[in-house]
Amino acid sequence: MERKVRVRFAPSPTGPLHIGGVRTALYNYLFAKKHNGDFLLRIEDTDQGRFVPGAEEYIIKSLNWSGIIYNEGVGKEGTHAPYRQSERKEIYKQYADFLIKNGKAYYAFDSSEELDKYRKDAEASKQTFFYGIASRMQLKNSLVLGEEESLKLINAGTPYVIRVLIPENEEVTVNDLIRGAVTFHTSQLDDKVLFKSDGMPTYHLANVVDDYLMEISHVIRGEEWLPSAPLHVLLYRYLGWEAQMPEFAHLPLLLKPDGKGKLSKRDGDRLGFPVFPLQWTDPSTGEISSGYRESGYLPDSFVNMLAFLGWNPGTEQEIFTMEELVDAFSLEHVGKSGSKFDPEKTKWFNHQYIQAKSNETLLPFVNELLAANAITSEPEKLLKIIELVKHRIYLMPDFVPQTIFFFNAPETFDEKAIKDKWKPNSAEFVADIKQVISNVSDFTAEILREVVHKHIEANQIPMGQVMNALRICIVGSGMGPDLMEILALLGKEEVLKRIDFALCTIKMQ
RNA sequence: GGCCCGUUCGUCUAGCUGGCCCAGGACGCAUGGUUUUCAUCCAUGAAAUCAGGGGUUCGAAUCCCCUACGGGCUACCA
Repeated sequence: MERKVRVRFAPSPTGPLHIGGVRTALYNYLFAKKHNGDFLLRIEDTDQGRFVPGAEEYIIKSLNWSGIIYNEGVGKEGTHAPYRQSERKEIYKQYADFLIKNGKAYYAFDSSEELDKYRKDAEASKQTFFYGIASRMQLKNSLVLGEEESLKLINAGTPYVIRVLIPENEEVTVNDLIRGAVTFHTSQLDDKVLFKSDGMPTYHLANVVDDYLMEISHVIRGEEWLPSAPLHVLLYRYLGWEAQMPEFAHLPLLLKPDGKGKLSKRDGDRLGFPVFPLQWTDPSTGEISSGYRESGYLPDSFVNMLAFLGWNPGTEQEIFTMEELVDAFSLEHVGKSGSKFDPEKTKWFNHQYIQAKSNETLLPFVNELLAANAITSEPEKLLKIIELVKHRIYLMPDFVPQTIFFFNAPETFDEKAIKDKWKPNSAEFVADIKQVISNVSDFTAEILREVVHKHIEANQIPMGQVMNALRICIVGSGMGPDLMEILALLGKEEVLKRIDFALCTIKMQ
């Protein structure tokens, strides 16, 4: 069967896209690219009540940042436009009507209040209300009212919905690319609403119609859709599209790092890691949720990490570029069980990526970070500093504490460092070193190293102690890269100044 | 409650057609080494009786059944 691969990511703009959604988009993208197919973005905004301003824009921005680029869809109108379901409103009604005409759907007039009451009553007696085979003949719909009566009600302006007529006593099998054949009995399916009283289709109808019209070949979506997959299969059948029905793949869910349940927005706040690709400000409450980008993750590391949540290449390679992911991706290697999200490993991925980046690539980011701390620097110097510290960085903002002492002289000195490393004769050692250093004219790391080592050897003083003490004076604490490199970068004048300041300040502390 | 899906180190997972697995890799953790410090890096190690119990088989993490546990769905939400 030579069918062109066309997949879609179809979020609804009810809020920011969380990482589970990004992963779904990613798998769709990888699958499409792998098979030289199309990847489309469709916005499923059929629920007007839940529409959140800015969400659609956020989704698009997030995908762009992640490098998950769709080649057809909202904002990139192709041959199947429009791609926003609210703009395709007129399309759906005719299919609902078609189903009614063919006896596969019917009008229902029960109000939400009435249905709520049925549900409550059922719950009270520990049962579940089910609009379907067993109950539909006792309810208010065209099945019991008859066509004539129903049309009269509709013409009189009575609100109505259209529901599918689930067939009795049948088995419906969904062939899932990840789970194999999954069979449902129609007695377990209810007569889902296909068309709402506000004139909009529900997900089920819109989804099937659009996937058919847009010639989607594979539906790759979250596992939460598996229970409604038989309904979708039935719909393809009823609409006469069974031959064009896409293949299904239901992805396992992303779970909370601790405890149980699927990952939610709350977990991020609670455990201190972002659940959204980009920072998001809730338009109604003003509440801000952190994003991977703003927290200092690189997009390719973010994508690499996401790819590995539920998929593996079957080899021991873990670091993949997007191109390599495309090449290695296959649905067969997607796991069946949900994955707990691991913030620690996410950091590790980022660390790997930062180390692999060239200093030039990192430069603009570091520049921006430092600018936010009122520091400006010549690129040449900054490039050297980046080279010195980048292997110590896990998140981009780490660059600030790791580089700030190159620009700002310490004003205070880390108490713990002094307690551990500052000995009674440290001041004397440092003063001697200062003397030695001040005579160096070619202030490079190599020369300094040579001179200092020579001095230490000649005077038989403990190297560790001297270096530690000097570091405290220069950096203000016991951390940082090679001291001689730091000295060279700071320059003689600054170094001598810092030593003088440290010597009199530490004495007073 | 009903239906469906799942269950290998703390976590992500390899293991797909049974023997090469008294289970491999990675994160994290521990120890040691490198280093003038903190990190990095390197090495080593602890860590899963393959959810439990029954089968099938010469042989099962791998096949079958049951149980337990976890998850999803059960809206005029997607």
